[in-house]
Parts: sequence; structure tokens; C-alpha cells
Amino acid sequence: MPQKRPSPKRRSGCPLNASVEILGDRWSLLIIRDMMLRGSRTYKEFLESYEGIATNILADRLGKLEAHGIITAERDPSDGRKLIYLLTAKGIDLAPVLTEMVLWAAAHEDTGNQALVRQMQKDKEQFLAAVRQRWAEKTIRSTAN
Amino acid sequence: MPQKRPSPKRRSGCPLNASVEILGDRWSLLIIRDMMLRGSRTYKEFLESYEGIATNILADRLGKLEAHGIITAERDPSDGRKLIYLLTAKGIDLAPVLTEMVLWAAAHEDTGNQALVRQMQKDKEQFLAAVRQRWAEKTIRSTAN
DNA sequence: CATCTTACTTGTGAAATGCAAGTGGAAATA
DNA sequence: TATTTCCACTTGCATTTCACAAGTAAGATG
Repeated sequence: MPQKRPSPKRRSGCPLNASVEILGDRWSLLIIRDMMLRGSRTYKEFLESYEGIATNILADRLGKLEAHGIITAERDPSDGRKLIYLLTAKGIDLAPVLTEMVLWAAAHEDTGNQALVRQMQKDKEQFLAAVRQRWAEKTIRSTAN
Repeated sequence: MPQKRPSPKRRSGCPLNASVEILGDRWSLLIIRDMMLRGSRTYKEFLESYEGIATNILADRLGKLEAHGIITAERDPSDGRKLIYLLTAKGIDLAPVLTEMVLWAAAHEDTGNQALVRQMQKDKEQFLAAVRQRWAEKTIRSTAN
């Protein structure tokens, strides 16, 4: 049973450093994006994401995200092979972080998915409210996390 | 002389992916934090940061941040050994990203610097305005970037 | 001119990453 | 029931990145 230590050994107490140590790699936030915006819930769905994460990296990141309390994993009752990954409240609270990163890149880099970007630009708070709303609906049970 | 193309080859057009490819490592955002909040401007000042970045990693990250147009480097007129690193407009636009990451970690992890956190929590927009204000004052010249 | 300071570069080993292939249990199919 | 397929991984291995220690070159200092 993977329990979570508060801070195994941080380089510093700075909150930004904590975020960077947990999320600062090339894949973790993309997995969270897929859960938050694309509704991905299984290992296979994450693998199908456009960027093409390697299987061992995906397994490692899912394990770390779970250890950090950002996602949970539960066996699918209707198909015993599948694990259903869900964002916790801590995980859905990353929505503002993702949003700001999207807006920054959209403003300064040549990127796609302008539909999403315009939605965020038009009304950030409304966008975040919608994200949280959808998450709450999917998480009818297991509100313990 | 290491030059850089705007987007050498992205894994995908997703804006979040762009941000993650540019900023998704354990050091880049901490360097930006030091520039934005601690006023660090030279190689030596970055090295003195609490987390203890290695010299080769720092040189590499400064080069990449400059290549991405997030910082500029100029020789110090009063001391020819020093390079003065400054945030560009693109760089200061990362303030909302840093802020959300700080707030997320402060809410869900055991972190320090509660003074900064409370300031952000109290009035996020005012905090960001102050950050931008300080940056604008320091960047009286070279507004080209 | 000798020494110190600043901003690096280089070398080496350890760790993380990417890719291909393999494994084990559950479900679907013949 | 036996076989095949599906799902979620694990393992091996080559490549890349990282951390740490040491060294270097140009400019400043005494």
C-alpha cells in the first residue's frame, strides 16, 4: 500500500521547489492534462496520447503521481484487467497551473489547440469552474481523497 | 556559438507540451524564481541559491533560457567579467505560472516561506502587479525584448 | 606582475530516458 | 475447455542527462 511521506528529502523548503520536484519533468503534467481535459483514465489511454510516452516511463510516473497523492488507482469492477486512474482533489487543484502554462505558451510560442486557448482567455475562472465541475461529477464516489 | 531555432521539433503542438518542453526540468523555474523574486542577475548569484545547482547545469540552463528568449545576457559595463542576466517580457510573463505553482504546493505540501505565500493568497493580482512593476523599473533600458 | 574573481568547460560516474521485447493475469473467442 | 487477445506492466540495453570535482581563460585587484 503506497502511503505518502510529507517530504522524503527536499532540496529546500521553497514551495516552488516542492512543485518542481514533484512535477518538473517532461511527462507528469501531460498525464495530468490527459486526465483533466481528455478524460483519460487507463494506462492504455495514456499510451495513446499524441506525444508517445514510453511504457516504463508511464508506469513510473503513474506510480509517483499516486505516491504524491495526485491520482488514485482502482481496479475496474467491470473489467478486472483495467486500472482506473482518477485525479484527487490535490490533482484537480493543478488546473490553474496547467491553465497558466497553456496561456503562457500560447502567447509566446507557436502552438496549436487554439480552441482551448481561446476558451481559457475568454474567461479563465469560468473555464476552471467547468473543469472542477466535470471532475466533481465523475468523482461521485470516493470523495475521501 | 550556440544558436537556436524557435521550435526545433516538438513532440506535439499542444501549448502545455511546449511549456513542458521548455520549462519541464528541475532547475529552469528555480532560476527564473531567483531572477523574479530574489533579484539574482549573475552566474555567481544563481550558484549561491539554496538548492545548489551544479555549475555545468546552470550554464546549460542559462543558455537554453536565453535561446528560448526568456532571459537576455549582457556584459556588465562596470566589470567585464560579469554577465548580467535579465528576464525578458516573455520571462516575466511566467509570473502567473510560478505563482500558481507556489500556491498549489503551499496548499498541499509541507513548505516554507509562508510570508510569500500569504502575500500571494491575499491578493494574487496585486502581487503580480508588484512583480511586473519591479521588473519594469529594472528594465528601463533595453525594452526591445 | 601575482593573485583573485567570475563564468564558465571538461572528465567521470551515476541516474534517468527511450526503445524493443517479454511477462502474467483476466477476458474474449473458437 | 483451450487458445488467443487484451491490459498493465517489467526487463534489458543503449543513449542521454545529471551531479560532483577539478580545471581554465579573461578580467579585476593589490
